[in-house]
Amino acid sequence: MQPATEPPIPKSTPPELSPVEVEVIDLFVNAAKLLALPKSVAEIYGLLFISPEPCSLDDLVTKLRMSKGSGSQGIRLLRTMGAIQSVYVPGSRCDHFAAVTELRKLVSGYFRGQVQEHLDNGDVRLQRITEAANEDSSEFYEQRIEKLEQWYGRAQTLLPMAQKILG
Amino acid sequence: MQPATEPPIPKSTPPELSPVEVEVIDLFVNAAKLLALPKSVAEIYGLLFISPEPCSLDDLVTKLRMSKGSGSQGIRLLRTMGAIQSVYVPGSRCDHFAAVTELRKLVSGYFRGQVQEHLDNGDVRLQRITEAANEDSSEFYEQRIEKLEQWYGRAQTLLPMAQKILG
DNA sequence: GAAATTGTTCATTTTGATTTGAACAATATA
DNA sequence: TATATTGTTCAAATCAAAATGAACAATTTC
Repeated sequence: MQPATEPPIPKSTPPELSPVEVEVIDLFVNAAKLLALPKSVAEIYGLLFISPEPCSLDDLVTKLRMSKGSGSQGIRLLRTMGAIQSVYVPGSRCDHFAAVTELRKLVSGYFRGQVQEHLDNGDVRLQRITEAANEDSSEFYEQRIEKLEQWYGRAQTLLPMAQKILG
Repeated sequence: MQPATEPPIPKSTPPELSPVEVEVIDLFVNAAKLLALPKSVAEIYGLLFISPEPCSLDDLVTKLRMSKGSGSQGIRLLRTMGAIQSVYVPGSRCDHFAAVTELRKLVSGYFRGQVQEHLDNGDVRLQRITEAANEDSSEFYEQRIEKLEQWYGRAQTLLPMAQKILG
């Protein structure tokens, strides 16, 4: 039984996510797996996507029952990827955020944040592989290196094309 | 000092990876991060990619210093994705494998294995979201749902295109 | 049939990424 | 100036995905 000394403290309305919010967030959380992004980031974006009004950091972490630290870091990532933007809310001291929903912006932001770096290293890597193969050269190695260069070229072709289609 | 009872057991040549092998495997391990695939899978594919001769499970796990379990599972995944294929080696009892290097096959295999499922669920998800939104309808929700449908359509357009370009 | 080889499965362990939460800085309010 | 609010940082805890390794089944060789 409850000790009498422990009073029931409802504090304030426990902020439940609505069914729509849950479904939409779930959609983004699943997509995040494919994109190799943290779940918290997907939750934040999902909630913002389906929120008619901009949300503050505090709104987000309260509704999502997430630590302030995760919220802060998630917002930072989403901002650097250009997936959310700050919105001025008159009379409020704290920052508010809204989802960016133009597919082109989302794709190019993700690309810049997560893909670009890997492609940029491509040159350097191919260089290193070529050098290592020179020590110990063979017809076969040359073919494989050519294959890698071919792939690299294809990627360079495809990605700008994707930008166009999505933009 | 060494106890005399412990004899030095060189067993057999400790199989070192050559510099080329290391560089190539490293390339694939890095790419795997982006594709959300396990490191062991990338290691196996990388080694096969740069091996002139087909390798057995035992070859792979020995060279990569990896458990037999990981090797077995990695091979299974790569096979179901169509990224490697069995090769008959006369006189050998065990299976041997070689990397498939046609970009088109690799992409469509990855796609079937890792992406398709998410897209297929798209319909169902959109349905559920729409239903949840009907409980609690608004202009804003309708706009958002339309946006999701738009994205879904774009994905359906882009992906077959990618296949073409890469094939 | 016994022993060796090959490969799979799966309960446990490990690893590395993510999340937490408390300390802190910065700013606004009173 | 003291207090409250807002947001960041980072060491430590947590957690899920991946790797291990031992047990097992299925072959094959002797």
